[in-house]
Amino acid sequence: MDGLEDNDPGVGQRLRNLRQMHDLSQRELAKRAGVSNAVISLIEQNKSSPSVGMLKKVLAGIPISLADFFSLEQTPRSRIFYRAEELFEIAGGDISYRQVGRDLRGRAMQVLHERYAPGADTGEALLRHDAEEAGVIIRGELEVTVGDQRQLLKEGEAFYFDSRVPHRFRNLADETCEVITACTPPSF
Amino acid sequence: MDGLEDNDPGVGQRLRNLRQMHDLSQRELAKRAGVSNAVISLIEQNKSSPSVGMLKKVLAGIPISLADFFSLEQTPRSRIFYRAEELFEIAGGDISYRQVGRDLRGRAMQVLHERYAPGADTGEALLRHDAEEAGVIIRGELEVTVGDQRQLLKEGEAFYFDSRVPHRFRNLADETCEVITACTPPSF
DNA sequence: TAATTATGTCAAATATATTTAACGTTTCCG
DNA sequence: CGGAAACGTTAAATATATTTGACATAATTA
Repeated sequence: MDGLEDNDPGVGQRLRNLRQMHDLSQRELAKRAGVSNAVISLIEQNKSSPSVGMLKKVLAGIPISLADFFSLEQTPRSRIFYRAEELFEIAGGDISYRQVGRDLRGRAMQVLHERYAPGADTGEALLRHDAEEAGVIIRGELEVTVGDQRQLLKEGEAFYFDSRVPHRFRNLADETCEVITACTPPSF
Repeated sequence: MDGLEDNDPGVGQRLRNLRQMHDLSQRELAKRAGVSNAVISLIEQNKSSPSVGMLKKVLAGIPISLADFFSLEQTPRSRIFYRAEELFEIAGGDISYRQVGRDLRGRAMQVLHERYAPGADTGEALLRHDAEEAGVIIRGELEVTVGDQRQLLKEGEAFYFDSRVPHRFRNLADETCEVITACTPPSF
């Protein structure tokens, strides 16, 4: 049998890209990783499907974690949905922020009960402010983009990030999404 | 050589956990994945380090992506997104604190998904710590006492107070109460 | 109880990954 | 211009992953 048929064709390319980004030759990387140089050549050509043990060793030489490595291939799961929803994008609005407390002066934190109507979008122009931000989805689902990471979060799931990294929220579903968020210090 | 020395010892356990979570036998999963049952047994015992091609096949039977699978082991610091079951459970008993992120070092804020069982009580001895605290009730109702003020809060209602003031939480109803809380700086 | 079916494990056979050692090419100094 | 030294690739040898087919045990059914 071949054994390569079910192989992720991107593994090799991603490894090669990563390696070159880090200005490493196959042999250099191999030495750092403590493996033979041939295996890197073969992996990059998709001529072998490395064991996770081997891949982990190799990535440690870069270094990058398995999770981060595979996150690079994370396909924007449902581009089909995006297209459909992006038609409504112009509206942009339809986000209600219900803030805990009327006056934030002197407060260290801002807590909001947010509602994203179907299609709601904080906008392409990604937000940035000097703070930390976290939230828990309590109903529906919300697409959260932070830097180059994007994730569709559902009820019970959560996020926490540095607000200085550009970010964006979108409700791609056709159910209103509710989120409890906290931000420190308050952003507006 | 062994070849297992550099193996992630968690791969097997994670696979076994996932499989059992989804109520699948080794053979059932094997059939769905289109692989032999033995390989699953061996992987779960860490007696073999699967190739990524093989692991991908196996995970497709669950199904879960490679990225998500390896995200389960990702170190907390770099995490942005959390699945519901990944929230870090801090205390059992009739109050459960499920924290967004495992390691708070370097973080300005602590966000929790809390569950108060019927009758749950943080205790007469009122809590005090040097911080600010806020929350939103998302299910059930909760009696919140802050200083000499007491209030029964219901779904959608919220609180915000200075944690230096003694405070206490009790669930007087016979339904579990869920609250999303945020605290800055983290209190434990 | 006895027969049946499902479970997880393992040994031997087979397929594949990985290493070793070589090759042709390019780059960079002498 | 030579000739090291580094590059990426590959064939054959070796180690390991994966399959096949069987075993023992536990749960289920007649």
